[in-house]
Amino acid sequence: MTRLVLIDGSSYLYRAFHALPPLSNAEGEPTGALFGVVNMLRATLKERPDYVAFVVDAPGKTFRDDLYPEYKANRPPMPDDLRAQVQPMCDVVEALGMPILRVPGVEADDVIGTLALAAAGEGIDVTISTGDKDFAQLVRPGVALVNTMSGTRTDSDEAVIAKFGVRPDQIVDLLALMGDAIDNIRGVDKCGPKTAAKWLAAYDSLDGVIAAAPEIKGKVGENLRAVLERLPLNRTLATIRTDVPLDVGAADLRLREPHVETLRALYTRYGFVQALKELDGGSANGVVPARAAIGRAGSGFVAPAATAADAALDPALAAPGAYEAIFDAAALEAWIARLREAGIFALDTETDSLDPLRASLVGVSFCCEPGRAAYLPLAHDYPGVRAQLDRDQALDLLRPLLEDAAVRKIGQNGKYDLHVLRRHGIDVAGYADDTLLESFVLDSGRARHDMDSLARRELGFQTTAYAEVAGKGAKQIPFSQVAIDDATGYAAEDADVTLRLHRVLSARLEAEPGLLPVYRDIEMPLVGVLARVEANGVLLDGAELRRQGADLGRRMLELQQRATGLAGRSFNLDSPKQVCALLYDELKLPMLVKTPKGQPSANEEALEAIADLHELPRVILDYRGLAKLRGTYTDKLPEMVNPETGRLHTSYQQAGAATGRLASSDPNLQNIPIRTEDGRRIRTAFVAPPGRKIVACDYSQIELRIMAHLSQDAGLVAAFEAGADIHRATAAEVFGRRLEEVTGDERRAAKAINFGLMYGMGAFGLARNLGISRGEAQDYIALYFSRYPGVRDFMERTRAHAREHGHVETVFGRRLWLEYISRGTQAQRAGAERAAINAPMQGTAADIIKRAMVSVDGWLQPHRERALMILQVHDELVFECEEGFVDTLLAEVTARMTAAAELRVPLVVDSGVGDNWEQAH
DNA sequence: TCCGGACCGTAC
DNA sequence: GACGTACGGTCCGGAT
Repeated sequence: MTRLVLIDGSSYLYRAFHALPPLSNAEGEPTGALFGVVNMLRATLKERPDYVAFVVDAPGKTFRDDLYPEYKANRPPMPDDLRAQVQPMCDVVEALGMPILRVPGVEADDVIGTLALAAAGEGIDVTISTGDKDFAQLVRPGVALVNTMSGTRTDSDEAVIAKFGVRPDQIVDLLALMGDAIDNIRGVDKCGPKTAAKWLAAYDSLDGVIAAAPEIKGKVGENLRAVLERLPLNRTLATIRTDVPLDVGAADLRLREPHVETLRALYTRYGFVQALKELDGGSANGVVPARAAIGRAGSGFVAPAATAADAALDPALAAPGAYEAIFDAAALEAWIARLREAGIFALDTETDSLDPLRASLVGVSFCCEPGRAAYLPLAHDYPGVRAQLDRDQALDLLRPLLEDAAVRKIGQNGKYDLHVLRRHGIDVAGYADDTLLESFVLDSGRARHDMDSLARRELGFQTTAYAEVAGKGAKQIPFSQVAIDDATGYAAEDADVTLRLHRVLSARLEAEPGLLPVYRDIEMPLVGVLARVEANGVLLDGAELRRQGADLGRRMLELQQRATGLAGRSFNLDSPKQVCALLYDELKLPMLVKTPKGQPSANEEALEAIADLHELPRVILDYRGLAKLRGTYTDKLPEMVNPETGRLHTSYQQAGAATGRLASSDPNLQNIPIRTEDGRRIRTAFVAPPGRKIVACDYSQIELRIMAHLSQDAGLVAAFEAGADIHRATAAEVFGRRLEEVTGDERRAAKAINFGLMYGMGAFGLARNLGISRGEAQDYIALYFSRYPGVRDFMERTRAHAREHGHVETVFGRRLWLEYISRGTQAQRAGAERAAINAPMQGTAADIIKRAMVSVDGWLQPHRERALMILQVHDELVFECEEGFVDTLLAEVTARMTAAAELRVPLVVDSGVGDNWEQAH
């Protein structure tokens, strides 16, 4: 059958631009979007269409602008980095032999719509290649959609219904209801795809919905009635025209021979290595190379490919292969030999729990060659399951390989797998690369780093979702009950994708001499350290917390009764909404603070502001404080003690915060209270066992010291070199006092300025913080900058650097990308500037303590019977230590923390020792 | 019943 | 709109 492919060029260009990292070639020309589009085109050509058109918008007004002057009025201008890629893109398209269609006065959508229907009418099989959901309205027999970026195909009413919940002919109605922010078309507020589809299911069409509008209930119903009149216009705007006059037809769009030399020149210039290889293999418009297997597993071996498009998008694609399940020792030994021979392989474990400290090993997968991977099932258990290798015996066979540091292992969040394997008796050595951390170091601040996102972004793969094999929600089954065939497809794919991702990401990292040390010298060595800290855990005095919880509960009850009395009725103190209704509507107290969304606020600041006018706000505040402690800490922490170890184990997210800080969760042990007496008491439940002590070491004012280092401000540097109380010194400087004359309030103000500056705070924020007027706050800030001009210059330099490069860096070269530094709303840009100011300081502090952790852990390993590192809280390390070893530990840790960086000012470490964490402060 | 957004509050 | 980085609790409305 004759085939026509219509490519929605603009849609791909934009999507590729935003989906891909801002790659550039050797000359620094931006190539990211181009790379995405070229891959997409190559994939399209492998389908060998007879006719093809690359359709783009022409400049000038269209009928939609006439109908609706505000059409697309909100669209920002094309970013320069994207604009620069338009001409190269057209060059490549031309050279590939594809006709480019650009019709003045007609949008690309309408050109595509018209051509599609005309061709389908002639019996031509039409495929529209686009990332734009609007085209679903054109799906019918003979007209299909593909999205080459995501690898999806929509080719029937059923497919459209599955995706959007409505038939193709209802898509325009759906779009009319939803509106389209990008095109500046306002729909029904609060009506998204789900609500729109629900209404269309009930009333069939937009006209039906309009007719039924009076009876539709709720807020959304009101919103619907508010925009009723414009909905027909929305529908017209959303309708893709299929009848515009064109002087071309399918017959004019025959795919020409590619101009290989031009392509070679273009690919070389832009550094498209895989495309070049393909060119020399002669398959640009030619034969599809055998498809490597990434897809669902069949019966132990892999099922055929999903689509050729996926393959073409995979720059790491190599020979065809298969996914194999291992059932006997001979097969396992053959794989072990292969992995050892390769010297480097990707590894992934499958378990029955997301918590690696509770998970039981269900299987292991390996891959040392793209497209060829194995899954070793060890504990699958369901009726009729095939006999598997004994888990302990299999692990014994694997141990020499996994514990051999000379064989390099690659993982995606390998800390998880290290835990699981350690708990099954294997102490992995040679854990060399982690794709999560590669991505984190390369693209912190602008990309997600989970494997699914990485695979889609870097390889053009849609990975098998966990839910696809194990189900989700109530229907989820443990991985051990997943059929081995399905498990093989999923698990082996994970290893395969990890290997492919590593090849792509490590190449990018190698090309970044500034980033490589962050990855190689800080993040990778830290993986094992964090695994050990997590595994160590901390001993919790559960009885103490339960006592505190009971006490809090009694006090909460009293406060609740007082609140009921004061309010004259009962209400839920935990509900901000009810609190607002009570205070503002019933008691008519003044509403002085609003939430970010403009609603009345019941937060601490708001209640504090009206606490002098009525007794109730204070009671609510007191209740809140206690409820927070009980709900978040005293009652929750004891529940999370691991029954196996009897201790509390947090999980550190190494790619958790964009600045490079760690994040802690399950439970979060980085936000245990300290500021109030009731809160601080919780720390008394973090205890050392008999004969041991808790030792806490923290960096003194590390971020301010880094600010002194980065700004080189003479006054600030001198203050730290003199070992001064920095807030007092600042107060003396700013208020013109001698050190000993500084009052408490002056010091407090100086402290607020010091911290505020590091967060990019302005006069407004400082005023609010100190309860002074905005003018006074502005005066303080001006005074500060006049005394510390180096700080002002540093901040201006940082902003300028961020705007120019799109990122900022730490002392150690860690990079944080700031997506909104030069685009988006004014507020977004301002937010990005504040983040730009803060990130070098917060990030450098994170680098320093990470380096210290690696160093301390290295020293600690031989002494692990006597002392353990058990917590990290951004600028603090906490240890559990035999009493007789405390002095040694303090000396060694302090020395290593102090030596973790050479700054223009000294690093100072404070420490404390006690029976519990509270005492150790 | 589950999920996610809004709001609130804890840490550094 | 106004102070950076996190996690997690409860409430509540809407989807399942």
